[in-house]
Amino acid sequence: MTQPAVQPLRSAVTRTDVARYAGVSAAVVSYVVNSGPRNVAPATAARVLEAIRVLGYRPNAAARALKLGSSETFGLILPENSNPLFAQLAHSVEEAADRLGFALMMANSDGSLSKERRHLRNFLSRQVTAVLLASVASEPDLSDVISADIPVVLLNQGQAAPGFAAVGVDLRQGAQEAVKHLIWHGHRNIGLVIGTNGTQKADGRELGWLDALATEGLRAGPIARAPFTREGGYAAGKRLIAGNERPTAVFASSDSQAAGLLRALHEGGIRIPEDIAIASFDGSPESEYTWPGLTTVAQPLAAMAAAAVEAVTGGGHNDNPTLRIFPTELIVRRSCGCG
Amino acid sequence: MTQPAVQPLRSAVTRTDVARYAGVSAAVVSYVVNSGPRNVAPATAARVLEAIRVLGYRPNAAARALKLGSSETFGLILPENSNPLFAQLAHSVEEAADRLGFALMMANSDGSLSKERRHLRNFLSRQVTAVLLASVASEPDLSDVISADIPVVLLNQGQAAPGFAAVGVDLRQGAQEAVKHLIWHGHRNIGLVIGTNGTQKADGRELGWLDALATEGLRAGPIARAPFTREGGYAAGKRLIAGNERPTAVFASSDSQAAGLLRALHEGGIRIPEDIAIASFDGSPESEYTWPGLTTVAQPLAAMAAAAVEAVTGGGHNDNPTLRIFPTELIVRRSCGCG
DNA sequence: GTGAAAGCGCTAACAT
DNA sequence: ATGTTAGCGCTTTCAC
Repeated sequence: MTQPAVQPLRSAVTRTDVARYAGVSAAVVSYVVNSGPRNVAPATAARVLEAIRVLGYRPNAAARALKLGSSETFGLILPENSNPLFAQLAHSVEEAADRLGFALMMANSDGSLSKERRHLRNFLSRQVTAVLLASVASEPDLSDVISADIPVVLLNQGQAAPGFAAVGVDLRQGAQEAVKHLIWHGHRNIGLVIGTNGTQKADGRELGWLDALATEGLRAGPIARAPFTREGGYAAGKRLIAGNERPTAVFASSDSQAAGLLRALHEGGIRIPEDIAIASFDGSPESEYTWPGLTTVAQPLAAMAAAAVEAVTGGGHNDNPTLRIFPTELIVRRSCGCG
Repeated sequence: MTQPAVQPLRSAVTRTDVARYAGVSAAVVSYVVNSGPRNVAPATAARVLEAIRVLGYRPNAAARALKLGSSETFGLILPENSNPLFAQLAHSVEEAADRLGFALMMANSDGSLSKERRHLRNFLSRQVTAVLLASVASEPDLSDVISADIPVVLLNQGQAAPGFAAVGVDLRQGAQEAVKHLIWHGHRNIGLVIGTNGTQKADGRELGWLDALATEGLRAGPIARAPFTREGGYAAGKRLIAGNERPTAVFASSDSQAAGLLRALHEGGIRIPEDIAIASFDGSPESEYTWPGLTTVAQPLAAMAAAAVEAVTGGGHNDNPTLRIFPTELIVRRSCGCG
């Protein structure tokens, strides 16, 4: 620490320093750093590169962002990054963004719409190139975004909000497949643990559950509504086993709920899958490590993240906003009675 | 979409627009927006605020960052954000940052030192105000950071790298407490599942395990070294039960490892805690939802995150870098034989 | 209490 | 192939 006490926080060495050191103009440094838009003689370029190395020059991203009107940063808003599914999604998004040289700003809405909007606004003022939003609401209010004319893509939505790109899976179809599998195991009384999406419209997973039941002429089993969390699933499980027509199988709308459900059943001395079979939704990593392992409808998060990033970088935004629906895959483990 | 095809991405309305609309100078708008450094007449301020509202003005953070030399953004580098512990940590950091009006850039090193350094450099060029680093290595190479003279704080480190602030817990002490608890249950042959930290130096948790054993005059049980993940714990568990002196209790260096261990034991038909008791480290949310619930050494992540952010904002960085060690708390559940 | 203006570091159009 | 230069939107000093 031989430096004077108060040091400007910005990196001391600027493009001008590099230019001087290399004996060229500032523009040439730009050309070299950005590999364009003009090209420079190899020898000159080499001198510049050397200067950059020696001086330890790093371009100032803030200046670049100001000039370009874009920070080459994505803003990711999640309900809750520590939820295993969203954590996985965040990881995939970070990877996809990184591959394109974008940084990722992350914020949690914690299930609050107002927090979501606050973060949205914050991101906009920070000149993020695009916003990736896993909204709390199924039809988020995006007026702020619209006025800023910034690309947005909705993550993990069964359907698009009008005028916006979205990626998601077919919740209904995936759920239906899982429930059909439970029926195939011989179950007639199949309950549902379903998350609350803050909307009047039924969740696709609830619809898929109903579809499967209807197809087989079964009547709906008991429903427990609770948050998409382990805690929610635990509470739902307690209610389900206290009810007077205990189901022999349960479909849970998230792996986290299923983990909570599992705990409730274990505590009640109920055997899985012998007494109650379980299937759930998400295909998060934890589903492989519960006991027993969860039969679950897996979402292809990495592909979805890549598509989201592509939707938002790949040229004309909002011109023809697309809804990309990805196929789910039923992963069969022991909780349903297989194996 | 009636606008021309190519629209500058930046928000159309700038401080100048606001100034014009409010009939004041640009400077006054700044004063109002930042509540300083000069004060303005209430009536004028009201006019400016009104203009801001009507025009939908949002300050351009890139310009601000350029001018100020700071983006009011923290860079957080994690080995792996979808690991439950780090996910929790990220959440706490995001919250703490948000409280101070800072945004959070997040990146994963995926256990790779070179990736860690790449992200570090990237963050620096992006003028982050500070870097919060949960390093892969126990003594990370921070020369880049040093030359940029930017505040850094090491997260989740048992000890500080010389000259840098750090927050962490006393791994050794926490582990010792957990193992003592296992001994108290009557166990004499206590195994260890320990993560690899890419260092010659023994992990504090290994030392704590040894301490507890030594105190009671017990010899070391079998050791299985594996990554700090569920997969790692699973593999370690398989090895442990295949070994010829199977322990009656195991201490795992992370909850994730314990989750994997649990699965391996369940698959082997081994009862927990009757046949093998388990205790682990971290106190992540998942520890409450395994079966049986994990007895674990909890880290106070929220407090640690707040301290990290404080260390990095609270004035003089690097002048007297502090190592803040937080106390752990043994949370007793069923996996150790309690309850 | 308010305004004018310099300049943060960079990009790219326009000179040469 | 390289140099010159005008801003990007903002903060803040200095004048009034």
